[in-house]
Amino acid sequence: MILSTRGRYGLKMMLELALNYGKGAMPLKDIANKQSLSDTYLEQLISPLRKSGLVNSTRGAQGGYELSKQPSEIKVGDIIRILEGSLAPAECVSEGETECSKADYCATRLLYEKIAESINTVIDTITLKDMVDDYHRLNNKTK
Amino acid sequence: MILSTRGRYGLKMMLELALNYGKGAMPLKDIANKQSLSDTYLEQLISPLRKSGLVNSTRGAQGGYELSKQPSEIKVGDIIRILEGSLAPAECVSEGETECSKADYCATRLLYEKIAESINTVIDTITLKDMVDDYHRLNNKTK
DNA sequence: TTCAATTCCTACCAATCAACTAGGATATTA
DNA sequence: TAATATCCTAGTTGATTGGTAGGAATTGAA
Ligand code: FES
Ligand code: FES
Repeated sequence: MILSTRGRYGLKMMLELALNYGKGAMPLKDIANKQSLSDTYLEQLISPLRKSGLVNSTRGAQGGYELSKQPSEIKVGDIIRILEGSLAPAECVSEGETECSKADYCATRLLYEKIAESINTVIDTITLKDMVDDYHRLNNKTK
Repeated sequence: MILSTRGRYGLKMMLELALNYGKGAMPLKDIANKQSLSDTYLEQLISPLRKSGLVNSTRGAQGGYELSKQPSEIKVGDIIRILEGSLAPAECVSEGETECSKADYCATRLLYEKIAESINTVIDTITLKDMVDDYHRLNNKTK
C-alpha cells in the first residue's frame, strides 16, 4: 500500500472538514464518529495539519477544527505530503535528500522520476473541492 | 518511499540481466558485484522472479540467470508487482482484495483509483529495453 | 465561578515489516 | 571430486505502524 492509515485517515478527516466548511468549528470527536475512527489517533494526525496551516483550531468548549482556506485551495497532495512525507518512489528522487552520487549514469532513476511525476500530477491537480463534489454526486444519486 | 529495496534492487538486477541478454547465463555474484549489493539478499529477490517465469536459471558451475524473454517484452510493472506486491494506494483499490463495503459512496476511493491508474500506466509502458537504451545513452555520452 | 468540553502534548506499547545474515542441501561441469 | 552455482528455510535486528494512556491548558456556558 502506498498510503498508510496516516494519509488515508487524514484525507477522510479533511474531507469531513471540507463538507463542514463555512459552518464553524467541528470537534475532532464528531469527525471520528462520522468516520468510525479512533479520536485519540486522529488527534495525532491533525496536529501536523494544523502546524502546516491547513486547519485552524479553537480550543475549549464549542471549539474544534476548521479548514483555514477554501476547499478549492487545498490540494490532496498538500495533505498527503504532510502526513506521509514525500511520495517519491526512491530516495534519490525525493526532494530533501542529498542527490545520489550515481545520478548521472543511473537508468533506474529516470524511471523513478517518471513515476514521481505522474503521482505528483494527480495529487496536485485534485483539491478538496473536487472530493466534495464527488461526494455529493455519489451520495445524492438516490435522493 | 514507494519502492522498498526489494523493488529497487530487483530492477537493478533485471537491468543487469537485460544488459547481458543474449550472452548466456550470468551468476548472481556477478550481478551483486556490479551493483555493489549483497548477493545473499539478491538471492531472495530473484527467487520469485524465477518462479514467475521472468528469468531462467541454470544450476551448477558456469550456471547463472538469464531473462526468459526479450527485454522489450518485460515491463517494469511486472518486476515491481512481483517484488513489491500491488502498488495500489489503499486496500480498497488493490486487485486481490475483497471490495470495500463503502465503495459505492466513498469519495476517497475515486482519488485512489486515479493515483493507481497513473502509476500503472507508467510502469506498464516502460520495458527493460527502454531502460537499457537509457543506460547506453547515459553512459556512452563521454566515449 | 465552576464545570464540561475541547485542544494540545508526551510518552509508551505491541505487532508487523524491512533488510539482511547464516547454514546447508542440491545440481552441474571441468 | 572439487569448485561453482542455484535453491531453500530460518533466524535476527531495527524501524515503522497503528495505536493507547494520561494529563495539562484553554474556553464557553450554566
Ligand atoms: S540510485 Fe540514486 S541515481 Fe540511481
Ligand atoms: S475506504 Fe474502501 S471504498 Fe472508501
